[in-house]
Amino acid sequence: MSNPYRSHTCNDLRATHAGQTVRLAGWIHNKRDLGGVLFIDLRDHYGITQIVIPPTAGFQDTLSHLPKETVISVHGLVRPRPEGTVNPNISTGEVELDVQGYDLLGSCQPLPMNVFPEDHTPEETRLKYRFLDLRRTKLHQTVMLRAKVISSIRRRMIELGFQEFQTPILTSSSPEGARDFLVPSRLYPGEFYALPQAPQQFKQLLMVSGFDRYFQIAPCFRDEDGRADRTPGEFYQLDVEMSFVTQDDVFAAIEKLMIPLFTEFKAEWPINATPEGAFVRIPYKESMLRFGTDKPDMRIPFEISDLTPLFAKSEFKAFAGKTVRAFAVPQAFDQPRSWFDNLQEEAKKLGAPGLAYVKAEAMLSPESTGGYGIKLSGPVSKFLEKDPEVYAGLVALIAASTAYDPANKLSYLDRISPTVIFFSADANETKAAKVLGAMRVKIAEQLNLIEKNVFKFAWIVDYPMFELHEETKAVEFSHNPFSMPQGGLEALEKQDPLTIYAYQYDLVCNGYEVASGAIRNHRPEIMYKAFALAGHDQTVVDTEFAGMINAFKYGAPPHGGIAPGIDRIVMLLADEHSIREVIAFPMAQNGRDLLMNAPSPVSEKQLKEVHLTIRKPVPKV
RNA sequence: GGAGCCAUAGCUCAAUUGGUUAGAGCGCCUCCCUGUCACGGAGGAGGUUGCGGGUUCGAGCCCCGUUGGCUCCGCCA
Repeated sequence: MSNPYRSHTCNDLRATHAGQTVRLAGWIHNKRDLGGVLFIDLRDHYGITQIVIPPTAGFQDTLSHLPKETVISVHGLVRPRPEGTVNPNISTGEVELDVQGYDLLGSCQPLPMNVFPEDHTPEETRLKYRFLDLRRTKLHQTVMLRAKVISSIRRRMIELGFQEFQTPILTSSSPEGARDFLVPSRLYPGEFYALPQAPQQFKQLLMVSGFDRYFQIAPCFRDEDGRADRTPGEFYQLDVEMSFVTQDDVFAAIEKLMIPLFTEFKAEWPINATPEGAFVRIPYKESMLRFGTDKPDMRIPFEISDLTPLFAKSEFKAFAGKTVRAFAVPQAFDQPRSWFDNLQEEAKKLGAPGLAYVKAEAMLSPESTGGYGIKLSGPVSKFLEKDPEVYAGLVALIAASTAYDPANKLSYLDRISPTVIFFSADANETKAAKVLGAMRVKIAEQLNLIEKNVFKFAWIVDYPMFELHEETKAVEFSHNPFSMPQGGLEALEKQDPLTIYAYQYDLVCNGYEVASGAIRNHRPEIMYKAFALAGHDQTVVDTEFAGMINAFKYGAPPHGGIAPGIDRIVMLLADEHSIREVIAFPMAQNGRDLLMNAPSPVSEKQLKEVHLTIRKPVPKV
């Protein structure tokens, strides 16, 4: 009846247990052999207990030679630690176990990495021996945090009136979006299932079926390459869909989830929500201008300004007639030349011709305008000084970017602190914006200007419904083809497609896209029209989205939803910068599982069963 | 598909411009030590410098290729 391995966990014993005979089981965390007495820290999931093996015990020498991470079970007498030897760092530190006997439950070979102490270890080793890495306190607790976050999300979603559903894992390939993972069919030679990129169509069908409020912690599969914040292959979404809602209703529901959730796990980090509990909303176009990205990190204290009009007729050929964006960073003023050179290289890697900058500081200029002015220096300063209009524009930018209190009657000169203005110019507006957006983050990281211990959320709204294909110049969907265009059918019929916005939105936090969603297009006639504008006729919709468009013809409610990324939420709450730190068994960046050796070849028999022959790529000569 | 960075003992790192026998800490092994908790002390084993080629009197260091990992671009409706 009693458990053969343990009567208590390694976090149970307190002074009140003194005198009891107990049994503990766990890993040998650390050993201290003092010659006479032997101390072993025994560790399990719950904690650490010090066990003591006296010299009189016949097995002391054997235990002393068991390597770290051996699994043992010990029994003995709980006793208070002698005066002055209490360890306040562990919760069981008032007591120790006087061991009377032990069982060896799992022996341990020489370790490829230390579990304790938690030395820095290359990620390759950590991924290959993930089961050891997961024993270490840091990762063990992150994985526990993830478990608690998911549990909290489930509880909160149910409290908010949502129901959890399952949807198929083996489904059909969808022509839009990322590359699919395919699963060959045994019963239907030459046909394939696809793993879902998201349960998108299923959750919409659940709304058509009248279920009203759906959620699921859903695995999503996309055959795309990894990044620091994106796993290759698979990830988890909190998939959400609601009927009879507007965009505002979806926002309100998610705000009611996210703010309490983030507060539960990081109470000490402020969240930039209104007193009513709403996140700021930023239109997509505005975000691209102010931050050069649609996932702005608003912890960075400087923003981008548009200087295009200033240079419209400039003689400075590098800027003239192009989209010119700029930001000022006072903290960069004292950086060495090599630092600026390095930034140039970074900008070039992003496809920019370079990164123009000019140093600016206040000066007394008795000769010219009114006794003060801005002195410019640096590689392009002479081009910028020449044009009075450009010069005035830069002065305005500097004044605006320099922190000062307007009520304080400081002189103009005092308000201007030395600063550096960085420029990006490109004939392509998007490219000019994106390059400077990337440099904004890079510079803020390098100069340590990103505000710490804070969550800055924003809704990015009003995504364009359509955009021009870069090469063909054809109109195509810019995001989700299932989104409802703002203005409905009338907008599609009368407006220039490129001016139509979609009810499509992202939630961003600290520079990460944490959720993406839309109010869906549930009206077949609007769907056909939207696809027609993107160059697809009705048969394309009817064949490729047959299940959904068909359902919409039998009474579909207006509906919309969103899908927050679970991995990224945990990443933010764990204050980690690599998504692999919040996943128990992540793949390496190249999509390989170093622990399980996936992907791996399969037998000829297995291939035959699913009617496949392998066509290997021809090696390059 | 492309670019950059990294690879030295089981692990973390060192090794001046290319120059003697490639070092240290942790871990491991042996021994000493009865109150430690990152215990302490003495000694020892452990290396084809990821792999293949090249330059050189001489390569851990320079060059080319390759493998693996990371970061980024493309990709991510």
